[in-house]
Amino acid sequence: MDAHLRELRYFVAAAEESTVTAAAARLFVSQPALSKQLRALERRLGFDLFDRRPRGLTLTSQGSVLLPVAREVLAAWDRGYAEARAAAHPHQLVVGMQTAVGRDLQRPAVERFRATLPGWTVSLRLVGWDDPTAGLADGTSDVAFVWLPISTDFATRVLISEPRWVALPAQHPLADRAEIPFELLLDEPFVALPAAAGPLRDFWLAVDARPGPPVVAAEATAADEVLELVTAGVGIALLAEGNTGLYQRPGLVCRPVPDLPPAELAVAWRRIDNRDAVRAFLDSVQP
Amino acid sequence: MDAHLRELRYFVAAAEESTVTAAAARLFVSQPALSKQLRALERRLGFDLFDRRPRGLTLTSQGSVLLPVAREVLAAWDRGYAEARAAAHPHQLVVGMQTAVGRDLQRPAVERFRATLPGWTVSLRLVGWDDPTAGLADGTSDVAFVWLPISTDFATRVLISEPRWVALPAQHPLADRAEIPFELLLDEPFVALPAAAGPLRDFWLAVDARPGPPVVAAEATAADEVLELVTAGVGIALLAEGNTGLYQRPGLVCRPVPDLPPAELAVAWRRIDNRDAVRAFLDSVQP
DNA sequence: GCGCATCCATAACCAACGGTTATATCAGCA
DNA sequence: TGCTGATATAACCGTTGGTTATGGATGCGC
Repeated sequence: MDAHLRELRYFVAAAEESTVTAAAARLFVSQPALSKQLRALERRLGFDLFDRRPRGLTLTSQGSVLLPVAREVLAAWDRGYAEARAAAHPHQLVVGMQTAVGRDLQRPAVERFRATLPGWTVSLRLVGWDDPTAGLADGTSDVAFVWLPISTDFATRVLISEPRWVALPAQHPLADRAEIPFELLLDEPFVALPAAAGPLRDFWLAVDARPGPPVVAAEATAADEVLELVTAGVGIALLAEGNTGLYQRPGLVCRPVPDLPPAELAVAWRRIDNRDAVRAFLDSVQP
Repeated sequence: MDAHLRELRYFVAAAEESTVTAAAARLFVSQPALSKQLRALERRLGFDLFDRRPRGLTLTSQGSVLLPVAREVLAAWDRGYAEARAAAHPHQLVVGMQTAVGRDLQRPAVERFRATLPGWTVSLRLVGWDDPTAGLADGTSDVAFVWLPISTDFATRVLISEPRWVALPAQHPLADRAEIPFELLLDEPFVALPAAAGPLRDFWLAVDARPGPPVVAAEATAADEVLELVTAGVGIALLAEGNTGLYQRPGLVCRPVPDLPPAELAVAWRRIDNRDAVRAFLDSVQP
């Protein structure tokens, strides 16, 4: 009986969340899809993995035997796949970035890294916000500059903490103010990150600072897209102070939102990845 | 990037056979299917696993990194799956059998086993000839009575060595003879085991004793089926001497074929499986 | 004890996948 | 030059994996 590794991820997620619904949300698939997949897996395995109880799932005895196996299989595969990919470009370190980092962090880091490990090259990889790990999760990058929060599968070191600002179309009624308390933005339509961005989406919608759910007017997977939509008047968006200068354009104004907790930019790496090159790069990054 | 475990088996088989065609034959799929699967896997992985050369395949550097990983993943899964299945029926040993063993081997073995391990139960599983390992390969049995030859993944101990006979319809021109040299059967149509039986099919067609390829009139996956077809005059079939008594029926005669090497009945188990219960059962089996 | 909320399963549908057979292509070799 | 042995492509088809919409069972609050 062969399974798809995806099915094993589904199984592990369901076991960890202990409800199908929660696991489906975490995996970004619909609840019926996950339900069907788990049923089909159990049918093909020939035994049940879960007892379905009114308040969620509990593992059967076979399920608890198979769970560590599934974890082991997935870990072995993820590690091996990353290794194989690295074999294509030996002595190359891939640095993932969610947005143009700017702030003169990345340039000196690369310089110091190359001085430390002269045989190595550094490749920069710019990814959309649909991958909040900037390629760390799927192994397409080795280290990454990311905005927090990020999955705890990755280790991080905070580099910069910046106040959050809001980007508005120039003709917006609030555009005249020098700064804008978040309270005034509660009912504004927002341009949000895609659902795949996970907790990061909520962070840039400032969900924690709201009494109710946000109004999402549109979704965008890259910075330019966001600002385009804001300029067009579709919605407004939060951004980090340091990015306000980077993304200036006519018809767009940025204003501080003083009462929101700051955004944190961090360097992140896979917790289990302790290669010298990764360590060397981390040492090269200075706040 | 998630793969199907089946794809990893395909990859390993192709790497071991070093041609797609040979691997496809070993896997019992068509050559284009395997070719497409390997191509698709490479496309999704983002790198090539093989260099295609006129005389077959060679591994790329990434391929050679991934090969041991694939083996490790498959081994971990196979082991874990078997463990989980065993968890459903703790203290139960599943004995696979290709045909009714008879010969009073299995009954005393089970008795001795139950005397040795009183807490255990033994479950007998009869499988068709489309699985020449009688369930050992897919973990649905723990030990098995099988006819040799069998894959070297399994350890075996020969129990009985018996001359091969031939089963003929009663009205067959050769049915009068007391014994029939194989030479006289060379051009006869045979009822064969299915292709999935692998080397065992060849053994019961006595391919080694032929100058050319056999004539296969039909395929059958169980003993009753074979004898039905023989009685109906569709073809003839070889069988072990000890089975001639077991399968007597009107319209069917069995005659020795003196010049064929004997058939060997063995007890087999997974080489890596050294559980006490397995060992105890093996000790209980006496030739 | 009766709605009600919560969670899982099923239905109906659709795109993508994995297999088949038949055929094209390509390198090496007599 | 044409044959052989290998892989890739084409056309086709049943199955799988996803979606949305809906049904059904089980605790819980009032």
